[in-house]
Amino acid sequence: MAARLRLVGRVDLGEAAARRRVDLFKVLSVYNFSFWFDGAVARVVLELEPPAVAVVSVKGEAALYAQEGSDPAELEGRLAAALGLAEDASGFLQVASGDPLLAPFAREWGGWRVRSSSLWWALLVAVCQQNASFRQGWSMLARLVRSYGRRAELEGAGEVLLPPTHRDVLGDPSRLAASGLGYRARTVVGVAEALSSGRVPPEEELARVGAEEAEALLRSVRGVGSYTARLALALSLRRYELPPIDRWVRAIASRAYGVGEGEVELEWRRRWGRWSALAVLALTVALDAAPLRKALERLEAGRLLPEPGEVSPAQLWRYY
DNA sequence: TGCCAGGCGGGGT
DNA sequence: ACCCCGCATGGC
Repeated sequence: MAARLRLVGRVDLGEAAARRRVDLFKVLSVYNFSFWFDGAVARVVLELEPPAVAVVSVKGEAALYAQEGSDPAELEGRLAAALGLAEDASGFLQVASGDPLLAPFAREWGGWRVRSSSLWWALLVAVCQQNASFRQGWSMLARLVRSYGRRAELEGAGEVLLPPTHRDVLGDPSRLAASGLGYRARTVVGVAEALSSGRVPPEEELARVGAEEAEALLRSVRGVGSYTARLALALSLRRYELPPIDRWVRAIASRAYGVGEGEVELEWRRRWGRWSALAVLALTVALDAAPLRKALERLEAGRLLPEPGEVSPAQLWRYY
C-alpha cells in the first residue's frame, strides 16, 4: 500500500547552487544512506504525511513528487531550503579558515551544507547517537527505516523508502527494539507521543522561539537531553547557536584549543558564536566521526580531512 | 570475551 | 555544583 505520488514539477538548481558555491555532491552524500543516494542521484524526503519527495542529481536537476494538486513552487522552496541553498555560510567559513580544527575543511569542503530534515527525523537521528559509536548509531537508523518499510511510489521513477511517521512508531513500537535501539526505544516512543500530542510544538513554532527555549521544549521529553535537543535543532531548523557538545567533541576541543574539558562549551561558543552547532557537525565530517582514540591520533597527525575507505559521515551511503 | 561507545536521569556528596 | 552509576545493544 505504498502511496502513489505524481510528478508535479521539475526544476534545475544547478545554477543557484553554483552561484552560492554549494557543492551538491557533498550536500547529498554526507550523512546519507544507500537507499536515498547512489553517488549520482538522491531522494530527498520533503514531507511525510502526506509524502512529498524530490529526486535530485548532483548536477542540480530535480523532480518533485507529491500528491496531485500540491504546489510545485512551495515544494521547490522547501527543497532549496533543505539543501542549504539559502544559507550564507561565509561567516562560518571565515572562522573555520583560521581554526586549528577546521582550517583544512574550510579550504576543501566550503561547498558543504547541512541537508536539513523534519524535526521528527532529526530527533530520531540524534537519539540514535546517544551513548553509541557513530557506526552503531547509523546502523540502528538504517535498520529502523527498513524495518518499518514505509514506501512511496514515484510516477515513472520507482519506489522510495520513507522513514516511519510518529504514528507508525506508536502503532508498532516493538520494531524499535528489533532495530537494535535498546533503551533508546523508550525515548523514541516519548518523542513520538510528544509530537503527536503537540506537547513539543511543530517546526514553525519552534523556529519562532529563542534557542534556549527551543532546547528546553525538546528536553521536556524524557531521554532527550542537551546534546540530543541541540543536534536536532541544527539538523532540522538549521539553528546553530547552541553546540551539541558530547564527550567526543569535548576531548578533541580540549586538546586542540588548549582548555580544560569543563571549559570547552564556553570556548567553543566564544570561537564559533552563531555557527557553533554547524562547526560540531563539520568536525564529525572532517574526522570521519572516528572513535575518540583514533580521532585524537588524527588530530595529532594533522589529518583533518575526510579519508576514503571507511564507514564515515561522507561515505555512509556506500555501506548502509 | 569482555569492554566500551558522540547520553541521560537519578541518586549520592 | 559536582560525582557516579546503570542502562540495551552492537562492534571490536
